[in-house]
Amino acid sequence: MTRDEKPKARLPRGFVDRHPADIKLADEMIGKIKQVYELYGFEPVETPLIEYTDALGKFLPDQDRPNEGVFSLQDDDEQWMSLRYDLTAPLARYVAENFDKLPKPYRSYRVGYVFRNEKPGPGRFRQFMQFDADTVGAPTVAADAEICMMAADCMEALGIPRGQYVIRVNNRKVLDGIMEAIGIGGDDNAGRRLTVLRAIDKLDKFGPEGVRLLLGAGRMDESGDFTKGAGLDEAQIAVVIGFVGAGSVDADLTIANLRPLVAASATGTAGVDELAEIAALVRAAGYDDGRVRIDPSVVRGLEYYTGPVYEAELLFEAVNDDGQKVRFGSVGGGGRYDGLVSRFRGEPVPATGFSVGVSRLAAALKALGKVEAGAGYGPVVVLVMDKAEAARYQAMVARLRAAGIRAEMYLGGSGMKAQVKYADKRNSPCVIIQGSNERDAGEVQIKDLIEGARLAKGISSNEEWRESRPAQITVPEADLVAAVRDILARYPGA
RNA sequence: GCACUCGUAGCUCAGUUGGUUAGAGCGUCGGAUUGUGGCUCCGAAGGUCGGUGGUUCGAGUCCACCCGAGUGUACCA
Repeated sequence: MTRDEKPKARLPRGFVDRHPADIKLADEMIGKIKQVYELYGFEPVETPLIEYTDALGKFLPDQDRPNEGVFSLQDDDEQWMSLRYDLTAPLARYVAENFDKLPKPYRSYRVGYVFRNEKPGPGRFRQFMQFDADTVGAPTVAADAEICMMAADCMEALGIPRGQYVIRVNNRKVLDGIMEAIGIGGDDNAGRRLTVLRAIDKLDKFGPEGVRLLLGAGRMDESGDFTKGAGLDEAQIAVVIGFVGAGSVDADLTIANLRPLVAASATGTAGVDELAEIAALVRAAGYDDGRVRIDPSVVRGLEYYTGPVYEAELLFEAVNDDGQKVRFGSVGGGGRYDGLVSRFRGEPVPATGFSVGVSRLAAALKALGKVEAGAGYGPVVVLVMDKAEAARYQAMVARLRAAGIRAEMYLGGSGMKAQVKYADKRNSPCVIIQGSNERDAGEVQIKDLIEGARLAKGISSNEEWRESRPAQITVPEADLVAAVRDILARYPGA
């Protein structure tokens, strides 16, 4: 098969290019989150994008092939490697590999891209950025409580006002207890429990009625596609629905509601005890004012969590480009994963952590108007009026740069009009003009493009526009730097 | 994966019951303006009508299959 056609310049599905404004926003967000994590005593570590697939634990069950959800490739020695799909599994590998060197508990944070090979959707990409903090080797729920409070601090550091977000906390042991209570504990009901958990997880999407359908016979979606339910009977459904609705703004009340529901289950009771302990720690620190809340409907990650689970949710709605209301929902989450490091080692290694979805949060912050969308000003552009004088223009650029002013000489091949347009597109604050007239007089002209654009609104005739040369000054060449500095001073950030 | 909807210029879209050479607006580039962003005017570039096959004297239009996209749903470590 030959490839005589030109390749199409196109982005792979589910991936995005980032523009200067996006990069600036993400960098600022990362800086703010980093400050919070460091304030709490976490330290950075970086692991590669690729791990051996078995270290990630993503081989298909009973097969010698990686899970389809991860991007995988085979090394020249036939070993399977995969792009990381989260930052937790690589951390577990890192900790297990460096166990003796690391202080325990080990408090670490990591930021970077992760990859998921699944169908992209609005706000869902195959490459996105996460920013995690984890505590490894801390068995008590004090570590979990701390991470919840730190998550709340992150939200506020990012400019999300108190009351417009909530960190919701639940415990997998309580969920397990409920399963036991309705008689679907035990190995032979594992599949059914999964269906029930998934149904609970859909509460914010479908509401209580939708969950009720999914717990029973099943649910038909808008396109007519049918989702098979868990097949619970009315009594079982009532217990689950009651459990999901047991949450209250008052943590004591929530816990009192939960206790009788799992009274018959030792696991469930242990889970409620843990929630009570977290609630007490949260209250002692003053975070029980709506920032951190016990909520039985949080399910979160169906596989490796073993205890407390948490989710950061945005509570406000925004309007997207098409005028539709959008709820951002979950922008981060985490929980306790006591089994993940011990997978590599004989001994148990408790761990808990939290992950911020930077990419999704960035979209939310834009909608909230918390960040300006612009990419800022461009450099000062020195126009090339006379190609033979390039050295002279380059010398001006050097003077500006030596003074700490971002500047460049126009390097294209077009005429003056195109050069000014170029500077305009770069959002340059001003351009430097020196033709033969100015050169002979030992002068330069400086055109303030921002002020010029403002003045242009009052000019309608082409002659006037050209003759008046709005916002343009002439200064001795020796005063170039000082004059540019004066103009830049008018525009903060230029 | 399943279901529904949709593919015409870079973007948004027209295109008559199937009928000559497939159009418009916006954007891009050039000119009017030897050396000035905007406005205005003039001009140009840009399309295998998603692909393949079929029906027909004739297909952007009708049919089949394929590919791609969007939305919902499933999965989501």
